Amino acid sequence: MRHSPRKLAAFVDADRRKTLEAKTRYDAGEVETRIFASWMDAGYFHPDPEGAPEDNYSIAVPPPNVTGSLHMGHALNGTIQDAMARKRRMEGRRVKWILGTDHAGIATQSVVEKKLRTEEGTSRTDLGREAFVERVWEWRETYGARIIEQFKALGASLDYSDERFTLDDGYVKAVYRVFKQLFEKGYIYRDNYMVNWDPGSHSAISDLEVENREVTDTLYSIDYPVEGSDRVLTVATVRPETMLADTAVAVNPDDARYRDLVGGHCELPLVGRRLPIIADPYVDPEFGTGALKITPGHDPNDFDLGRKHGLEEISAIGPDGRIIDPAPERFVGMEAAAAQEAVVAELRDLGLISAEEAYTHSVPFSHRSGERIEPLISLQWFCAMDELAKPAIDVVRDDRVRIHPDRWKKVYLDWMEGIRPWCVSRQLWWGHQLPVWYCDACEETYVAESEPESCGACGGELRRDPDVLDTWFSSALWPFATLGWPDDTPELRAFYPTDLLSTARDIIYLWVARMIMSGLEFAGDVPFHDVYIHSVIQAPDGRRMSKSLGTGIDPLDEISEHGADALRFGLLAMSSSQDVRFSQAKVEQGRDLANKLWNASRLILLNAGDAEPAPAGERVEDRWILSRLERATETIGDCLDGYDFSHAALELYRFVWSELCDWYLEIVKPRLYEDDDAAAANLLHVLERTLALAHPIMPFVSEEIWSYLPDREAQLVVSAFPAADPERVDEAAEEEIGAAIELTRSLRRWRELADVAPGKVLSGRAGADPAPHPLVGALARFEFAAEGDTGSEAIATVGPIEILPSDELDPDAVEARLEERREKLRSEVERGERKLANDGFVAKAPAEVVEEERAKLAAYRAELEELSG
RNA sequence: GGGCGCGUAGCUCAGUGGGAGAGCGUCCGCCUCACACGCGGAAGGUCGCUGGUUCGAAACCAGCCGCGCCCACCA
Repeated sequence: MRHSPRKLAAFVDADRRKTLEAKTRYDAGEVETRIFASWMDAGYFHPDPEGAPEDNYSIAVPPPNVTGSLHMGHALNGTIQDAMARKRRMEGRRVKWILGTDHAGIATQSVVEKKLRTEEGTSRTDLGREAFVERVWEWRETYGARIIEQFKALGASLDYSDERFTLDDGYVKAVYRVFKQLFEKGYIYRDNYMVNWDPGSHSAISDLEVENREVTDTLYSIDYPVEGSDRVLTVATVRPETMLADTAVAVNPDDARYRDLVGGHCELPLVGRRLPIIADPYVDPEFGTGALKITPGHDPNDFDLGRKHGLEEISAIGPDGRIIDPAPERFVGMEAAAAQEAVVAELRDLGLISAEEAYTHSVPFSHRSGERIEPLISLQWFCAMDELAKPAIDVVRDDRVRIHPDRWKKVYLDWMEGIRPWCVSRQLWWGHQLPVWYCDACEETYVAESEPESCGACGGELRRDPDVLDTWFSSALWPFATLGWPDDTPELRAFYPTDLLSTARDIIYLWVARMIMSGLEFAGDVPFHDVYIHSVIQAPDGRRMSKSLGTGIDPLDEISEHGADALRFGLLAMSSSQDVRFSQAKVEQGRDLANKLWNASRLILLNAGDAEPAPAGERVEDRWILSRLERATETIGDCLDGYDFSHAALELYRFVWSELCDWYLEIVKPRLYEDDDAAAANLLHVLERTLALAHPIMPFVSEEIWSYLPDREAQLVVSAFPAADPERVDEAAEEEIGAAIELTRSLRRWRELADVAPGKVLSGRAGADPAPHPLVGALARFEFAAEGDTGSEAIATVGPIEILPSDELDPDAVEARLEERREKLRSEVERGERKLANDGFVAKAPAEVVEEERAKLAAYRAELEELSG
């Protein structure tokens, strides 16, 4: 800096001044670790549990899996929640952002099993249950905290001093209490029912953990001989091996082809079983032959049909995917795929396969293991959902729980209204083992929160159910179990219901819906007032971001390269709709903004002298920036409150970059150099407010700069977020400076087009009315002729300014510039005339619009007149 | 089969009834004493297609085309 420095600012000591002078670039890496440590040391993120919920603010973080590490979705959601938590904290609420992790049953068990297999060549069955679970706990101790450290790198203001885990003692207590109460209400029951069997994890899974994929199979047509006739019923199937468990053939009751056969029987080839021929409207007579083989043991639809018609349920395929006993002995023990080949071969030999064709259809696969689901009948625990769903539907319907964006409300309601029983038992070892004991002697069942001594009925020995609960059963209790429920804790009283749940759309059913149901049933209130469904960040090419596709981008790489503030800004700025592509450019924009703030602050702080921050509207430009700051304050505050994060971020950028730096700093700089205290005070005030506005989005850089400001009572993280105050808008100042900015732009453009050499000053004469603002001269590098100079003829006008002839102007360039302007004016005049000649427009458009159009036309005509004359 | 989202400048996206915008990229000019992660200027778009409503449509309505996602029991 070449201008002579002012006296040392009272609030910047010599060392810090050197830092400011030396660092022309903001160094995020150095700042972020230091600042985060200062927040942690001060304990700002742990609120005492005081007061009523409405005075507090709480968010329960969607608990990451202990297998997890931070991915882009976590980074976005973490940023969103943190922005809200920080804003509310700055508004004076006691903010608790509840931290914890999820044991993630199948996912974690799979990871540890894989580790055992690859590193030790052993398996969970080798170890046995107790030892295996011990190993999973060890694994969790080693790797479970990784993602929490990563949240810190992002700047997340979670309550790190109070971390929960879904398998902690207190949490387990909550899970057992809920299970027992649901059992006692009769909602939880045990039943032999069709389930989605996942051969990969050797467990039943819920409907929601199934994903359908398009698969091309062979569709076999098989002839079943009709008893007492030489006719056959031809049925079609992509899984011929399931015929071994067929117990009927169904046709449509209105199907004339088969009406006479209904009530009769046909013979199941290879097995010899007599199959009743039944009629049901479910059968589509248009599809295939109109005859449908019914396999209640291995097809969900057939299962329903079977129960409806009281058909026999036969299982021919076991949980290990092999053919089992009731099937003919020669098939028993075969893998299903091998059995399929064998069955087809035998049928072919018998001449019973009448057609084979390729058939593409959707097939269920396990979301977790990726293996094809084997539908089979199994003895499992279920939870009836209808009664639980009713109040959960009501609270969303009447907005006691608001879902944003609101289109997800319909998605939620549609699903809830068609809700089906939930299979809650899993044949795993890692999780909450069912609190269920059986007496083998008298077949009594006990559900209890702690293990009963012996059978109350016969005194016999009890055997605990080996299954564990679906991981989502415990997740469903997250907002209150983390606060100490079922005990009546101060935390529960202070922070339940929570305020916000921010999450991804793919777990609206799995998690959000179940939390609402369980919150209402057990904690006596909604679990949260607002649900925000955030964007899904796709890879830059529009594909899914995933490790296996190689399309993943690691948020930690972005943080180490550009800073957490940059990533936070970028993610918020890009997250405008349901799906958005990751934009490296937005992250860089965030990095640039942090740097811009840093450098603007250097300019201000190094030249502010002893000034104290104060909104000193001494000159019109000072009042202008205060007014513009007020607009930004309103917009950013409203956007954040309305969960419109991309506009909040982009508005911050626009205000800081365009208005504060490009215009106000350039305007006020000369005064700053001349030790103008009013200018310095105003700048400090604007800077202070701007940092506070930025803090929820970019907490690190704002906190760092804040530390250089005078008279701070506290760190920014616990200082006030600016409240909007429409009184601070100054329309007159906005108009005056707005006009000066427009004029400056026109002059700069004119210079450029008229080919005025850089560094040369253009000169001209100011018209009297309206007089150009004095600032224009400096901003546009334009020199106004002396008062008395009326001698030369103007060669052009730019607004109220007459350009005078000068050696600096290339005459050809000037003429080209003038002709371009005339051309523009002619088209504008033509457009205005055409519009005003339209009677419909003049008659029906609002008077103001018509008047505006007339005024514009008049102005364009006048300028054209002048330039042509 | 039903539903949702998206289709606007080379790229990523704003813009919900009155003259097409931003960031990045490109081109021109600048190391101007906060910042080259910078400053000034410019070029660049029949707003997916076809109809309709309206004085006026990128925006509202209908239909189509394309991309993505969700739900659904047609063997």
